[in-house]
Amino acid sequence: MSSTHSSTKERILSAAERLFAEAGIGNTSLRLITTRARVNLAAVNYHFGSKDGLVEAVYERRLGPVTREWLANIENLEHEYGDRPIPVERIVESFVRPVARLASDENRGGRIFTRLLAQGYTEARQYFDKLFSSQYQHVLDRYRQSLRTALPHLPPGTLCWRLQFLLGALTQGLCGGELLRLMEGQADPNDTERAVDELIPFLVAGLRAEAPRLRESGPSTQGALA
Amino acid sequence: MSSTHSSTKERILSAAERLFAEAGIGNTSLRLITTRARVNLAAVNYHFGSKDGLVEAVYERRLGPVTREWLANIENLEHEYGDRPIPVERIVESFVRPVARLASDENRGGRIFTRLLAQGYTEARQYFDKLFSSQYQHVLDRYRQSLRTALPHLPPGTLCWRLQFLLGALTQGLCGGELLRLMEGQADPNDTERAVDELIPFLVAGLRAEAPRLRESGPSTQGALA
DNA sequence: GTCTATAGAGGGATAGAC
DNA sequence: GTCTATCCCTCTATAGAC
Repeated sequence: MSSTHSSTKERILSAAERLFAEAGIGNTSLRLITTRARVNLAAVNYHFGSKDGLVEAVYERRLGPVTREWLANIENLEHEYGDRPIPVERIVESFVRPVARLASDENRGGRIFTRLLAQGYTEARQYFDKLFSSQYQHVLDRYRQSLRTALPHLPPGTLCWRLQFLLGALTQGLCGGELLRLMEGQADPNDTERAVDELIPFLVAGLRAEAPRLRESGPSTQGALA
Repeated sequence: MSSTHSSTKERILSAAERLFAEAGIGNTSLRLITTRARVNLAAVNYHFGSKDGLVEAVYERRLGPVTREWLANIENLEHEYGDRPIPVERIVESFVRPVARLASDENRGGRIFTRLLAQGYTEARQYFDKLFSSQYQHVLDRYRQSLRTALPHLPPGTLCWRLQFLLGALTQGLCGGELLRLMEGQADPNDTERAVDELIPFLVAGLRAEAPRLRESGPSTQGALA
């Protein structure tokens, strides 16, 4: 199934990745993983220590390279533009690309892993929290700084929200989720190139939109009263 | 219907909803649910038949009303505008509002349920597939038709992709996920009103963006060949 | 490094008293 | 409708032979 040679470790990782994405981590047993990977049940504990260790390794294998790509991309752009603001399109593209490459390359997890990513970090929160505070946060701050410079009129809070929206659209868009299956013929969820071509103008326009005039959020304005 | 008093059934639903969102469905046992709900273990099987039945009921309780609101909103707009195109802002707002109300109202699940929603349908796929083909798809088609009329220059395929992005940004934006916690002080994940105020211009601008010029996707360009 | 066998904990579901 | 007690299953993890 997977790429070329496949060591026991790699086979376990690939089988686990697919099963986690299909049924969730909690619903996937080590027995099923090792059966699919055609390795012995005890191999998981030998190579990864525990199921948690396996989960961590599944994420690490894919996200490590992406984070490094992000960092290299933003550094290249900073170097290329010096003190001038980097165009929003280039910032966005340099962020979207690495994730898209992941989604379009079976050897990097393909849409299987993207789906695992999009399904959120609930089941793997412990690992994500560790990952975030170590590398991810740092990279994201670089991107945020570049966007602040590119969009100086935008209030910082608004930019934060838009980054959140961007991430949602990106992950959901690249995992070819729920929606696209319903519109058969209109859009092909497997067409990652198309997804990127569609994503970038959508995100750039959203980032460039005029900031909202915010209403006063007094104590009584909320709709929370039943 | 249900607000303060809590029947056994409601208490189970609320406890399950929270635990599912926090740890995933597969990682949450009936024993833990019933302990938290302060009801007897056997009550789940009595009221819902099985754990699967409970999962289904957890989603149904929240999504049913939202779907009905969506339908009412789009019908009101269609009636108000007759044959004239409905402004994109109004379409988007009428779609975002019901989900936002859900997120801001503890009695409707609040951000707990939104998070469960955003974490995807992997673990509850069977239920989602049933729900989608019954009600959801119909409502979404109405919205898509309205957007086609409002944005006649947009290729249908592009609109489909943008709807997918919209859903991603919406669900991730309203569950106050991963990202916002990292930027303390800059944005408050709990501020649902703010989220809506930020979401709408972002989404409207994205939908209104110029359609991308697509590159040729010849047979050899994709990496997805199996 | 790979296997078998099993320990030990915890899961969903149900029978039957109240 | 609620409770206790329990059946039977699957799970993770490990010990120990090869």
